[in-house]
Amino acid sequence: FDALVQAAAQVLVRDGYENASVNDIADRAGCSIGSLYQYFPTKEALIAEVLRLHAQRVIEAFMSKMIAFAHVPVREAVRGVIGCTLDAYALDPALLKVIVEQVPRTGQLARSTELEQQVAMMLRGYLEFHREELVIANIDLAVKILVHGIDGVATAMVVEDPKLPARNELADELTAMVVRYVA
Amino acid sequence: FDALVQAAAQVLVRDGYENASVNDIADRAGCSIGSLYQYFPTKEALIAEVLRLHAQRVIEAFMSKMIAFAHVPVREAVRGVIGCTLDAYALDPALLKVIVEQVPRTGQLARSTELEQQVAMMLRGYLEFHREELVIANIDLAVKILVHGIDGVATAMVVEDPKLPARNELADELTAMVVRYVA
Amino acid sequence: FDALVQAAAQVLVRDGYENASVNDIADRAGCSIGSLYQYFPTKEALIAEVLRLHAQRVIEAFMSKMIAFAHVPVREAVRGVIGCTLDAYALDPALLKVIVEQVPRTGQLARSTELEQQVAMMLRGYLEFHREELVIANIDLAVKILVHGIDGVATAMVVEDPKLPARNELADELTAMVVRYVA
Amino acid sequence: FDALVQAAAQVLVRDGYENASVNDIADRAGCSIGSLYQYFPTKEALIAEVLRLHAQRVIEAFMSKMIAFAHVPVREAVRGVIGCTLDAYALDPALLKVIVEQVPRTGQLARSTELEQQVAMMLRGYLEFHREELVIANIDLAVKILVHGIDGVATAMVVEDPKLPARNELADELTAMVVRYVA
DNA sequence: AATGAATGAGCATTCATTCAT
DNA sequence: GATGAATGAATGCTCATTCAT
Repeated sequence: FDALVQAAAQVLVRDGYENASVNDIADRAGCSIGSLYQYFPTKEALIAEVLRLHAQRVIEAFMSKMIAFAHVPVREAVRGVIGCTLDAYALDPALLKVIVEQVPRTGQLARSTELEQQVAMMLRGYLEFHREELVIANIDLAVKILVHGIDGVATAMVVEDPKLPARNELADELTAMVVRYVA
Repeated sequence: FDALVQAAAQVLVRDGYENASVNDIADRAGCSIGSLYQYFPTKEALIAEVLRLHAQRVIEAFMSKMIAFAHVPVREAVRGVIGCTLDAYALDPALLKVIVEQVPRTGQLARSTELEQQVAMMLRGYLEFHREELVIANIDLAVKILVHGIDGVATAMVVEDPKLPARNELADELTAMVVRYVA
Repeated sequence: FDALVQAAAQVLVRDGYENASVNDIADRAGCSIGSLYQYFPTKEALIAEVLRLHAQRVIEAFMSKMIAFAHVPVREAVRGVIGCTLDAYALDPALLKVIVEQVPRTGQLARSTELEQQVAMMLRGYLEFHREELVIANIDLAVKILVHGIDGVATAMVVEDPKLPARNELADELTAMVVRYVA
Repeated sequence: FDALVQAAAQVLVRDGYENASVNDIADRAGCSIGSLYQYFPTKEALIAEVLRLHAQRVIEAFMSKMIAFAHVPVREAVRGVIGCTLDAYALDPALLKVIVEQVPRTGQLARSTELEQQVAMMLRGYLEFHREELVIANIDLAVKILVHGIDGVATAMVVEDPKLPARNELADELTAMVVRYVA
């Protein structure tokens, strides 16, 4: 039930993870606690769905703009991907903040690495394709560094200020770093 | 007192944040629950002390090797600082993992930014001092990118594999990125 | 719901205020502690309901016999009212004893003055209506003296011996005092 | 240790019975909790001593003015005794209020009936001595009524307003009631 | 005699989950 | 399918009391 997932996300943002109770979520979704348990076996499963949906949206937002950069000069491609990343992370900053700061990454809530993996695969493909023009020795390691490095920066920035004020400047600077690194 | 903080850290690692109860912690520390509450007003305060102590150790481990790199070629300095960072993050990987993955960053447990801030200050000083030789436009932004980027990579690596296998290779690669970025 | 209030009253009488635990009350009411907290937000609120119900019963017992004495010679009226008072106080002597002796009159448990106030109003009305025949100078003061005086005597008697043995003799003597005082 | 009893009384007044802890009392008395337990076996015994001392002071204040009324016209004697009673009850109104409203009358804290008994004895003696002039049928009952009635009024008045404003008027009115009753 | 850290039984309260209706 | 009252294990925390120093 989408209403439940939506309500769960709202309550999560409003009350934080520890204070978000399934009763509150059911109330806000306008259904009974019994109904909630017909759609989700446990609270964890419900929250996991919130995380999954958020991750999916981020991935979709990211992927939808991705195709364009396949055959484009490196600098432009990098700049494009980084811009996409920042925009995707800023999709629902309040929810991202709660997820990052409060939701325990255990059990079903273990951090989804789907985005990282997909991006990593794309990135590896890209780097391998342009291997000749680039100066990267260990491609796997470079991929990890880029993925986690950019994730670290983007997450910190969005959590620090959800409106992501200097978005373009940040993208430019990140682009500079990446381009100098790989090119 | 220290026994309690130590026991809290152990129970945190063993049982995770949500399953760590004050009674378990007191048991493991070999003292009564009453004694625990003579030293810490709340469970949150105790866990906060665990975090504080861990942060302090990381900072100390980091800072103790820092002085050496003040007047040294850029590449060596960067390599040194990054090596220090990785070692500091790998001081207590299991605890770092629990803290990162499970401890909610709310109230007294809000993430300590002390390390980030100190490193940021040092870094800004260093960059400003070598401004002539470097190609950084916006120093503040570069500092943020470097601090959060390296934190993101280091945290992800330690959490992924506590033994940090490719430590030297990783440091080399990170060094390459940073040096090419700033120099 | 009523079962909980009833159980609370019983446990109160059986164990005293300080030893009455909400778990015992829930047990005795034949329901779980969780259910108790669905009806009462705190232990205090539950005990307050016990007090409220007892006060209500006393007031009802008192009031139900009151109408008869409006237009009756003073002696008979006084005798009637005092008899009612003693009977009302003796409704649940064991509970009255616990309430008087053990329940702290703080917060939500602050002594209900409803009975005193209602009786005081009635009494003042009666005295003012018969002002000509009576010898009272300060009616307000007389009302206070009568209300608190009779309350003091009735409470002490019921607490001393719940069966209130010399009930009629006591009523007669109190009547004598009151009649001589006001008439 | 008088300091302890005094401190207990102060903490009782300041924090109420339920919030008064032995540690607070020891602190305020300027001694350790260990020393407190060298003078009093339990908290209950300490509070009991506070009650005993307060009762003793009330009795002393009452008795010290009592001798004068032995051979004096009834009205004057009654007026004198009632005045003494009101003054005695108003000795430490704040403490009286806490004792009446919050201290449970169980175990060692069971209400001291010493004052009541002494006054009752004196009163019975007086009434029996003047039996000829009086109109009391059942002296024992009259004594109870007078003692508990006046106690009820005096307690209520002091608790209601510790400064006992209309003290003289109240004494006059109570005197009127008693004199008309017995004479 | 004095200390106060240590004790731990016991309490009120929460909340994810169940199941009879 | 939907309901929501009922459940009860589990928790953080208090405070009178003890006893080694």
